[in-house]
Amino acid sequence: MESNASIDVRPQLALGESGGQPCIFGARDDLFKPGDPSPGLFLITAGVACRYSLLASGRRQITAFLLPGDLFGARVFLDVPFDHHLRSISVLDVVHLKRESFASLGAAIAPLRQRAWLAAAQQGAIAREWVLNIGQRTALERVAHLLCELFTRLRMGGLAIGNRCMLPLTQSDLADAVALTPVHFNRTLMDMSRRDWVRFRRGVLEMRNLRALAEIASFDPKYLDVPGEMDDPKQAGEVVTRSLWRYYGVRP
Amino acid sequence: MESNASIDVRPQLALGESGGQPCIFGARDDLFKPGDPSPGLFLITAGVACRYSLLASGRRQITAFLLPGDLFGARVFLDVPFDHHLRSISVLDVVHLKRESFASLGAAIAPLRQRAWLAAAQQGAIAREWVLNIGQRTALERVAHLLCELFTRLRMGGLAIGNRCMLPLTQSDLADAVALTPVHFNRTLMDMSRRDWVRFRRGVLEMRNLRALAEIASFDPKYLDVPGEMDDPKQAGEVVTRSLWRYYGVRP
DNA sequence: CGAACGGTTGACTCGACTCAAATCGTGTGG
DNA sequence: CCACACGATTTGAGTCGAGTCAACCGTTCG
Repeated sequence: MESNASIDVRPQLALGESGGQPCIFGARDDLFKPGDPSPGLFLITAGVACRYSLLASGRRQITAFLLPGDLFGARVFLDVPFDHHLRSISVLDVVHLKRESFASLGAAIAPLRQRAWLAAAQQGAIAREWVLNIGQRTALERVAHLLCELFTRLRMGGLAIGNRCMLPLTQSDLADAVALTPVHFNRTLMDMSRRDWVRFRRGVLEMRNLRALAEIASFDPKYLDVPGEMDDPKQAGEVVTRSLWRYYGVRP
Repeated sequence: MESNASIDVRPQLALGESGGQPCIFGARDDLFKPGDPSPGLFLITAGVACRYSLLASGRRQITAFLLPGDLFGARVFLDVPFDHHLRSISVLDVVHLKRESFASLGAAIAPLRQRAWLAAAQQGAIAREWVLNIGQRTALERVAHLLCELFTRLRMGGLAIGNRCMLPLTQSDLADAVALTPVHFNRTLMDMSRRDWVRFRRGVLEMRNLRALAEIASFDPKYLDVPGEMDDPKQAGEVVTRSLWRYYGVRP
């Protein structure tokens, strides 16, 4: 079969070298809403964003969290507008490659396009896992599974320090992702805290008993494995640095 | 931006001309299970398949239905094994393009690869919609939404006749897709039947009040729109013919 | 005929939701 | 510096939608 060797696995570099523009969005800012065309590719370098949909009842479902290292906007290649909202949760640093600049890149967009499909494939796998999670698991299992996923993804990106990571989300955000009310999410989290499995305070997640959490959630990280997702250590370090700087408000 | 004009929008032809092999699977046959590598690309020409996952508790969640015209197996391009089960529900006619034959195709796989990403993108959008559906809607809304989706997808593929379509699924299959127990799914379907909104008997779905169903489910088909998904009428006709022949057991 | 499976219905249970209120933390204006 | 406002979190009490368990019906098929 055809080799994947030609795929550039370092989107940071690829987007930067291809003329991507670093830019910043404020917290809780709707970047796109349904009907908006995608203006290009975005790579998150620091912060957290989400995809969400609203129902007439006013209820919100978050359908994806986008973390540092994640790529979004692949719809630009399909000429299909967004069918959901895309919003920053924390302050968000991205690198933006405008669709207008695609033409001038010529054949050089091929690896970027490939990289975007890869990201879309991983996000599709995560969405299917969320269907399973929300559909079949109890509140305790659901919350444990989400925390395992987020922690694992952040760790894969080099964003965990030991069993802790920055996670600038509110309990309401997390509740909307696992389809629980904030009240019941809190009860569930309290339950897990009392068992000393996790601690989640002021945007810092501490996985105090990852084994127990993964066990109860039947968390199997295989669905997160997409080759080419890992960045090289130097890159990852850069992301960590920027993230910490952003989250703490201090340049370390 | 780069034009999509070079993308082959007729996978039937593309797969056939590229040396795809027509083949048939029996009903309720597991084609792949977690850990299996993808042996290539598949296009469904007749019948229904699904993706599903099992939990230790024995509960099953269907995460996708694959209908005639749908493409699967794009993982072959990622070198990532399946993380879920893929199973035929009815008898399934597919065209299979083996991964071994990719090399000999040279640059000719490019449009196929593109087509596979497109299909994956649509399936990702559907998965996100299912997260919303299962997470936030009541049983009645959920069932209505699923039926609207399936009917719309079949109609887009030319597989509906008026307000009816063949849908060779059991209530248990549908229940596993919307994360309801078969018992409660049945109650819900009975409720909708009594209102004369749908009729679903022996694999035939009749949407007797599509407006009411779409209304209660807040069904908006935009998420199904992916350019290049529509086949030309001749192709669609061929699919219809084969599907009917298969479902009815008669060559019309 | 009888087994097996899908579908239908009833009675009861329970997990998560709703409504409501109290607490905590942080930022802000006086 | 303190008083206050606001958002986020925490807890209590009562309700309800969907699950569970169980029985029964109707077809199909060996």
